[in-house]
Amino acid sequence: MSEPPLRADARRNRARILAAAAEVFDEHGTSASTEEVARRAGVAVGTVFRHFPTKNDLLAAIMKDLQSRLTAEAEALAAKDEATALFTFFADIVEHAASTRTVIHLLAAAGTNVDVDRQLAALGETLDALLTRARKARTVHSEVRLDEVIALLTAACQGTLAAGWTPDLRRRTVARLLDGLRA
Amino acid sequence: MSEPPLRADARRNRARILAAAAEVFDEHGTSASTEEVARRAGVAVGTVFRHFPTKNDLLAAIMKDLQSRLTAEAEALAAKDEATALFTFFADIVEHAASTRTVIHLLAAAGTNVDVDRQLAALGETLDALLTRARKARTVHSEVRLDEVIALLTAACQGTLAAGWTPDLRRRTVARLLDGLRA
DNA sequence: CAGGATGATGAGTGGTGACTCATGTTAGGG
DNA sequence: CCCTAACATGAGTCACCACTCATCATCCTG
Repeated sequence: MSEPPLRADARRNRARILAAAAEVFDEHGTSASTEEVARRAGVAVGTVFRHFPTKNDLLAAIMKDLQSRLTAEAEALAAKDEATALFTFFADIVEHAASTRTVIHLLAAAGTNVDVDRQLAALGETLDALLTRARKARTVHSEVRLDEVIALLTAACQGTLAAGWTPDLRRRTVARLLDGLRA
Repeated sequence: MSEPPLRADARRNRARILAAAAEVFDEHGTSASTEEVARRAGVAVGTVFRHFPTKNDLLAAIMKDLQSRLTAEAEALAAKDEATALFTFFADIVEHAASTRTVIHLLAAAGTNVDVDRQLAALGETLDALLTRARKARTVHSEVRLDEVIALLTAACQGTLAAGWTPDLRRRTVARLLDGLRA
């Protein structure tokens, strides 16, 4: 099950590759080449493929990291104010998506990628928790279901990046969207 | 300005290519290969490139067609019921997008493609007309602006395809979305 | 600090897709 | 019916990209 520990240089390179990949994919989308990731990490292509056998494995690793950060943020928000956490979290993710294409890939790749599906399920649970609390606080429309929230979130993230919304338009649009969810 | 008329066989092939391209791009998205379009049209690749010098030119031709059909539909709806035409049109386009990826490309390619931008502007005018009528009928929230409507529409279309919403989820999600727009 | 194991390298492979062009084919005016 | 301009053909070019592997470098353990 557990692999022998990595050599010091290998551990360093793995970290560099992950950091470089996060940057590159955020800037150019997931279609950016592995070569570009290697260049940014100051490493040869072969090294990237030694650590991540396929490009998809590299993506999955980044997604996992992103998902952890998002879950942590959701819990912090819920601790502050249960009634509005769902709405704040929603708006935050969209803001996040505006600058990092990786979020969109995480949300959009449902069904196309086993690894990503697992991350999505985890994010779904996080949203479910926020939705339940919002329902108890009666701040959300009583008939709104989890899949609708995820659908709207995906849609907003897709839109903000694909159509290049301005910050102002993004905020107004998300406000309209959340209006549809409120009690 | 005006080119000499096409030969009979050239006219026939042009029509076949357009029909095949519409099918192929709807099924596999705009990343489908020109070779696939040629195969489906029963024509050699060279012929496709003779009629449409770049793949983008081919896409633009299809978009123009799509945009005309959508505009016609919008006017038909407005003639029936000015108060609800905006909402019905919105839902119709999303339903359309669920089966034909071309709609998404039309909406999403804003800013990336001059030809497509012209089609989008035309569609924007159509939506503006519907929005104005809905405002007069007071069926839409008074502060909703055109760019928000376009943004929400883009988002819904992106979402329905990218995330593979079921028909049921699609209808519920669009309903929530329209709730945010109503007076 | 020697030597084997682990890791890094980057030219190479195979595959795909947009676009070209020399060659062959046809429409349709005279 | 013939001839030529317009058109069709499809193998070939070029560029890109995911992924491999023989060779070389580095770590680290005894």
